[in-house]
Amino acid sequence: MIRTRFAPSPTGYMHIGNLRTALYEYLIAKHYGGRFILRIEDTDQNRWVDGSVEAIHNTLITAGLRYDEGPDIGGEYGPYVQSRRKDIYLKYAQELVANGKAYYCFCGKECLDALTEHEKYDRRCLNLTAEEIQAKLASGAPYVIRQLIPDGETRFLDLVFGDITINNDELDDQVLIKSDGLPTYNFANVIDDHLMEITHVIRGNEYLSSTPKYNLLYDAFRWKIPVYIHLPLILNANGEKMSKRKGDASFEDLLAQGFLPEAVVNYIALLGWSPADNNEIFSLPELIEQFDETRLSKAPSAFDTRKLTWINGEYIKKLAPEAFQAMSLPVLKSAVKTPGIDLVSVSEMVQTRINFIYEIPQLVDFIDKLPDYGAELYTHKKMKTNTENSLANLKHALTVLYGLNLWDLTHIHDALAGLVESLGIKNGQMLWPVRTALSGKPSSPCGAAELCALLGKDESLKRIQMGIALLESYLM
RNA sequence: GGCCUGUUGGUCAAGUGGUUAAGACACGGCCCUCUCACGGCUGUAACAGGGGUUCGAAUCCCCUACAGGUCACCA
Repeated sequence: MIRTRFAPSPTGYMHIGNLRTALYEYLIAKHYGGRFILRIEDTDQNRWVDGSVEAIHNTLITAGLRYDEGPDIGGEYGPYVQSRRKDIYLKYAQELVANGKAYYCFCGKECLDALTEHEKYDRRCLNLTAEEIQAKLASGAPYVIRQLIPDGETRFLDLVFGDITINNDELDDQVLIKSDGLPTYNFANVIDDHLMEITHVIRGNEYLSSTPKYNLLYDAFRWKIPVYIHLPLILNANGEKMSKRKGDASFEDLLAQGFLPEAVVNYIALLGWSPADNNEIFSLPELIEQFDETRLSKAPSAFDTRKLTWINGEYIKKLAPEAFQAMSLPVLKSAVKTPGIDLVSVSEMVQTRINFIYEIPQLVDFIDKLPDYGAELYTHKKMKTNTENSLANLKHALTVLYGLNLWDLTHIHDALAGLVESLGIKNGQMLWPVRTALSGKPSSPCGAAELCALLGKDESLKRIQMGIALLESYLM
């Protein structure tokens, strides 16, 4: 059974890189029928931000990444918050001390400060006798527990980056238990991953260099080393690491900007991973099915809002009409106050024309109020229209539409088509002026006949008359 | 600075010794069309640089450059 875990610290900000890490952890677990676990790493009390556990929960759920075990839902490997596991870690550190693989260190700030910048700890406390240690412990002197790093080299295999070997000289005797009694991140991480039977450790590339430290710990305990999968970074559009400080968007920010959660998840799945075929639009179940950890890439990738925007548009377009209405109707209701407008059909018109829901109002603003527009709008080279023939054709349209008793799309359409035929003109020469008079805009979400049907007979005729008046005064 | 890692069009990316070096976004053009979109077709554009190895290198090796990560009682 594959078990993966998402282990954020509660610092209050879920950036896109974190979310993608969680996504991949979720996908790998689910692809193989395994379990996805949420664990909060709060061994640094100073960095705790209130409410961040809720924020993490909400983000994961909104993104569709339902975890199987976690702080709020429990599980058989709990607790899932490290501060509540405090007692566990000390015991394991002491076990290492008893085996000669770790030692107490009483060095305070002053003796550590004596070390120059890139110098390793000089192991002076390793020489303490058992009596000296007992005495210091009994006196209540603050201490840490350090792991004694053996000579030699440490080698590990990462599924993405391959075989990596480093010389143990590079490593300091790492602190396992801090003087406040809490474990360091690295130590707690190894203990918990082991105890929670995590099989695949999936995390950001920034942990690649510290992986040997983890393995040295697994070795000291003679525990099975998990499969490592390190993920390349996600950069912002300037090629820099994303951060809140630089104004880069978090998942929540993106949702606030109008991106759909499914679209964001879909997009970030593609940042650092590619499917075997050329498809790019995936639902979460499809991602679960197709995700393959061997197709992860090593190179960092830049977050491209334009592509996300395209994906968002794709999601909007493929929404069933009813699902789209659930989003569009509330917006339309507040954007269109004119009574009697068929908002469901407006919703349909607008669906293929937007990438964001918030773009709807500007597309339909002409319904309530005909915008002020200039006569030059009637001149369109490709439609072969100018102010003169527009005026003439508008007059014809007015007459025919005025006489139309049945005001529905079919009849309006037929009436205008008949007019085009009897006048022997091109479609656009009739339809462009009518469309223009009705919308007052260079573009509209539908054509002339649909606009007539939408606005109703009275309003349509009124707007055509206004167009005629505008052109007459312009040509005078 | 030491160590580790990375580098295919503007962006995401396929590619694992022989390809006309895919595809997507963006951008341009054409078609469809009463506008704008949608849809369809199409164009511009890439193997960081230099040495090897090989009949043959984007793919293997070395050097250089650039970028990132890491060297905490942070995670």
